[in-house]
Amino acid sequence: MAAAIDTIAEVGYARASLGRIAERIGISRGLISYHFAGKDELIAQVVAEVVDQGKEHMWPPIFAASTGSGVLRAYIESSLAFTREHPNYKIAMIEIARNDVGADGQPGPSSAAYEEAIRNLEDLLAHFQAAGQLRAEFDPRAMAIAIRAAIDAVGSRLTFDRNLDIDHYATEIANLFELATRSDEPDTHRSTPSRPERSAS
Amino acid sequence: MAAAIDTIAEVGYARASLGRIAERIGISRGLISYHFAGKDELIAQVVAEVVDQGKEHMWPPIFAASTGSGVLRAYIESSLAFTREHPNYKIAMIEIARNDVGADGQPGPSSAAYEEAIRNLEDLLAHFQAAGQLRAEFDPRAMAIAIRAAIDAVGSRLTFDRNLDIDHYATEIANLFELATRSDEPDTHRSTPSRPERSAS
Amino acid sequence: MAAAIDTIAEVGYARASLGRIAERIGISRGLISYHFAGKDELIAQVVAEVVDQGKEHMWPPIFAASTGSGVLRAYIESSLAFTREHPNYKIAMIEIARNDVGADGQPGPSSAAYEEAIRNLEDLLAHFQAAGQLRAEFDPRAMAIAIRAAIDAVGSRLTFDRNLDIDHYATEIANLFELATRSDEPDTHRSTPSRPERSAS
Amino acid sequence: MAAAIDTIAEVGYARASLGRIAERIGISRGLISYHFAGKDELIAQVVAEVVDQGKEHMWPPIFAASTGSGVLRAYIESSLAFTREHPNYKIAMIEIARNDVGADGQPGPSSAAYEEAIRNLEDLLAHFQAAGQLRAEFDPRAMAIAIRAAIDAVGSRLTFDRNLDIDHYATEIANLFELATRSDEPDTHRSTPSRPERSAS
DNA sequence: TATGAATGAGGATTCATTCAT
DNA sequence: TATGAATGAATCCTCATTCAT
Repeated sequence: MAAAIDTIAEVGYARASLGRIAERIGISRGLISYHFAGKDELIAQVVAEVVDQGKEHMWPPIFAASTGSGVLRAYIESSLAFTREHPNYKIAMIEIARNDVGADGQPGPSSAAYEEAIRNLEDLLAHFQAAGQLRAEFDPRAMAIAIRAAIDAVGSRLTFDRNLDIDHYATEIANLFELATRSDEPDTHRSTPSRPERSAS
Repeated sequence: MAAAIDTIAEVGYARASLGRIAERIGISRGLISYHFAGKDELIAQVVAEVVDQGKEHMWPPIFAASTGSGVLRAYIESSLAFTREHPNYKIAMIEIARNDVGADGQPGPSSAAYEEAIRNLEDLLAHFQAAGQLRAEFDPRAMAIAIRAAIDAVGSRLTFDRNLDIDHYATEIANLFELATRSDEPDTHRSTPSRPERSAS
Repeated sequence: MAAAIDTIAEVGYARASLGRIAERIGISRGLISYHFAGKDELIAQVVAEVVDQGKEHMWPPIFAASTGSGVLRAYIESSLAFTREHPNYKIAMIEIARNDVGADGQPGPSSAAYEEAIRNLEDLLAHFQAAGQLRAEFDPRAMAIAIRAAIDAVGSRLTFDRNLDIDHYATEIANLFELATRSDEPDTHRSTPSRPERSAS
Repeated sequence: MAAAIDTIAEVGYARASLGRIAERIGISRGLISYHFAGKDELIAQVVAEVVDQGKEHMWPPIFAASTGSGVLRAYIESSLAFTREHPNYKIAMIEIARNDVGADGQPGPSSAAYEEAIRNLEDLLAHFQAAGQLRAEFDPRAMAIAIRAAIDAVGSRLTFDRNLDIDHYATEIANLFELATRSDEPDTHRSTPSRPERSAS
C-alpha cells in the first residue's frame, strides 16, 4: 500500500499500473493480485488507510480548540501539517479522487470520503454559527467547499513544486478564513487575527 | 474539439479514448489522427481554445472594475459565470490538468496554463496591495492559490452534482475573499460587502 | 470465425485463446477484439453461424421425407452428413457446448441451441407417435436425448480418430433407432429396415 | 480428490482451479501441490478412482446376467444407477474427458479410460452376437458408441437439470437398445421387452 | 477528407507451481 | 504435513497510432 501511495503520487493515477507499483518494491505483478482482490480493492484500502490516519492526526488539535475561530484554525493547520509530513498521502488522495471512477461513471470510494469531509466541515461551521462564534451571514456549505479546496490545492501545488512552504501557506489561509468567518463584533476586529486559545498546531 | 471536451467532462479523462470522442460525433477514429498529430496535440489545442475563450469572457468585467475589491469580485464572478455557461469546459480542464502528464512524468500543457493563471492573479493582488486598495498583510501568492482553488472546486462539485447553484456559490466566495483581502480602514468595515463600482457579472 | 472453429476443433476450447486463433490466420490478437466485442461474442457468433448452416443443410431432406421412420432416418443421416462435410463444425460445437459457461456458471449461448435441438427432435418424435407412425410406448424426450447423443458422439470420436467412417456409422445408428422406434405392425417387421420414401442421404 | 470431483462438477473443468478445490475443503493451495505432483496427476488419480468405483459397481449385476439382452440391460441400468448415486462423478468425468488434453493436444488419461470402456462394451456385444443372443447384423462398435453416448448424455443433462429422472431414462434406453439389438426370432417379438433373467438394477 | 482494417504495447487478472517456514 | 507468500506465464481487453483505399 505504501508503494501504491508513492507510485500514484509520483507518476499519477493513470500511470500507476500494478506493474509499476510492484516494480517499486521489487515484487511481481501477481503478488498484488494475490494480496488484494483487485486494483479497486487496493485503492479502496489505500483511501481507508489514509483517511484513518488523517483523522487520527487532525482530531486531537481540533478537539483541543474551544472557540469557533480556534477550531477552524486547528482544522486548517492540522490538515496541512499532516500534508507536510505525508505529502504523498495528500497527492495520492487527490489523484485517486479525480480518477477513481467505476466503469459506469459512478464515483469511487474516495469520493464518498471527500463528500463526508465536506459535510463534516460544513456541520462544524454551522455549529459555531449557531453558537454566535462565527459570522452568521456566510453559507456554511460554500465556505466548507472553499476551505477544503484551499487545503487540497496544496496537493496539486506539491506535484509541481515539492519545495512549497506548507507552514507558511497554512498560516496564510488560516488567517484568510478567520477574517472571512469571524463574527462582526468590534472587539474582535483586528488586522492581525488573534488565536489566544490554543497552542498546538 | 467540442466532442473531446464533452467526452472528457462526461466519462473522465481516463476513459475519454479517441474512439469514444469519435463515436460521439459519428466519425471514425482515424479521422482524429488525421487532423491532429496525436492525442497530446488534440488535448493541447483543447486547452488553448478553452483558455482563450475563458480570457475573452473574463477580461471585460475585470477591466471594467476600478477598485481592488471590485476587480477581485469581477475575477471570481466572471470566472464562475463562464463555468456556469460552459460547465463542461471547466470539468474538462480539471480532468486534463490532473491527468495530462507526459511519459516522463513532466507536467503537460494544461499545467502551464494553470501556473500562468495563478501568477496573473497573484500579480493582480500584489498590484492592488501596493496601491493600498487591498490588505497589505496577506501573501498574494497564497491568496491567489486559495482563490483559484475555490473557483476550480466548482469543477469537481459539478461532477457529482450538476444542479449546483453556481451563482450562489460565486456570491458567497466573492464575499469571502472580499472580507479576507479588504483594507483595514474603518469606513470599509461593513458586514455586507459593498460593490458599488461595477454592474456586470 | 473459420479460424476460431478450426482452432477450437484442433486444440480444444480451453486452449483456443484469441492469440492462437489469430496466429492461425496470421493476424494480431487485437484485431479479433477489433471485430468482435469480446471472446463471448465471437463464440456466440460462431455458434449462430454453425447452427444456421446446420439447419439449412438438414431441413430439406427432413421435409422431403413423409413417414415417421423416414423423417427420423433423414434427421440422423443429414446430421451426420453435415458432420462429415464439416467435421470441425461439429467438434467445435461440442467443445463450446461443454465449456462455454459464464462466470456465474450459467449456461452459455450454445447450451440454448442444444436444448432447442433436443426439444425439436422430441416434438418430431411425439408428432409421429401421435400419428401412429412410430411406436407409442417410448418416451419421446428420452429417445431424443439418446438420438442426439449418438449423433453428437461423432464429434468426440473425431477428436481421437479422424478416419472414422461417418457414413457407415450413420447407417448403423439410423437402423438402430428405426428398430427402436418403429411401430409394432407385423408387416413392418423386417430385419433390414425399409426406407422406401426417400433416396437422398 | 472428492473436493476436486465436486468442484469440477459444479463449476466446470475450466474454472476448477486448485485454489477453488482447496477452498472447498478449507486447505491451502500449496497442500494440493504437496500431495500431488501436479494438477495432471490429481486429475489422473481422480479418473482412476472413479473408473475403479464404477467398475466395482457395474460388474456384479453384469456378471449376474446370463443372456445377451440381460447383460446389456444390466450394463445400461447399473451404469445409470451409479450415475444416480454419484452424479458428480459422472459430471466430473465428462468435464475431464472434454478438457483434459496435454500441452501437445494429445488425449489425457481419461480418454484412454473412455476408449477402454467403448472397447469393452464392443467386445461384450460381439460376444453375444457370436453366441446368437444378439442380432448379428449391427456393427458392435457403432452400437457401443451409441450406447455409451446415451449413458454419458446424462452427465450433460444433469449439468442443466439436476432433477432429471435417471431411473426413468435408464428404463427407456434399456428398452431402446434391447429393441435395437435383440435377435430376430419370432418368439422374442414383443412390444414390451422382457427381462426374465435378472432382478437387480 | 474520411474510413476502417490492422498493429503492438500495456494493463488487470487468474493460475499452477515453488519454496521457506 | 501444512501454510502462505511469491513468481511468471498466459489470457482478455483497451487504446493510440498507422496505413491502404
